[in-house]
Amino acid sequence: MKEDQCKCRIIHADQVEAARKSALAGDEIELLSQTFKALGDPSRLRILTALEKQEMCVCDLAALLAISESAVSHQLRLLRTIQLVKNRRAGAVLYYSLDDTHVNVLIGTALEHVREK
Amino acid sequence: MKEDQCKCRIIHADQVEAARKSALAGDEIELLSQTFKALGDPSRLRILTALEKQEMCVCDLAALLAISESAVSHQLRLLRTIQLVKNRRAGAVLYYSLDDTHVNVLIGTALEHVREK
DNA sequence: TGTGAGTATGAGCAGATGGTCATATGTGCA
DNA sequence: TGCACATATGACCATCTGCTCATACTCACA
Repeated sequence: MKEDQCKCRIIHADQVEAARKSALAGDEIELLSQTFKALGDPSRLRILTALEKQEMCVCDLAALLAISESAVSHQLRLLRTIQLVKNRRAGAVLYYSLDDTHVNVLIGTALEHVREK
Repeated sequence: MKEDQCKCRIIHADQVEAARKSALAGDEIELLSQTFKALGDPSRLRILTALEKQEMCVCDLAALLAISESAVSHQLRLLRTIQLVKNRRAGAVLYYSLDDTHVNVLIGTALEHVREK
């Protein structure tokens, strides 16, 4: 019977074992992937690179990206939940800015990468 | 006619203009997003973190991730096209490794971020 | 030169994603 | 308080994504 034998062929059991030991926890992998996924969209990237220079409000970002304010708001909400951006209220308008400097490093490093290739 | 008037409300025209001037080019944004998108998937992240420690072949990676070798091969192909990994042939088996050190920095920085939050 | 192990590739499908539209919420001001 | 501006939210839809399955390719070796 085919089912009787493990269908996972392994060439270097020691390497697999070592990798398994040093692997990141599942929830950390999940958080990491959420973070990178947030960065993996042109609209959100353009928002974040704009916020690197200055804080901006929703409608100005919408004008900059040439998409609806609703779309920008949706994206900002996503970026806020994973704490890449934060906001400050001034009357009726909300000013968004980067939450910490990790974003700058991430984008800068990735930019180095794509420019070298 | 609605079409006659600009429906893009702008509060700070100067800020929008400044952001537009310092914005990255469209093709660079595209490359950046492709890179981050590649990192924004649990399977690919686990592959990359495994390869940080040692080069590995397809079937060992499949065993480590507990997914099919076909799925791993598909992901490696994607990672190879954006030059995040490279491979070396030894007979019939292909050993994959990280293409450069940017990946380490990216994952390390993102890990710092999620651990602080 | 078959044959099998290791890997790559293409088609196809379920689920995720990013946008629009309509609507709701919150704020300052007449 | 009523209204207009700024933003948020929910429903919905077209597209994209990541996997499986089937098949093809590549290499070492008998």
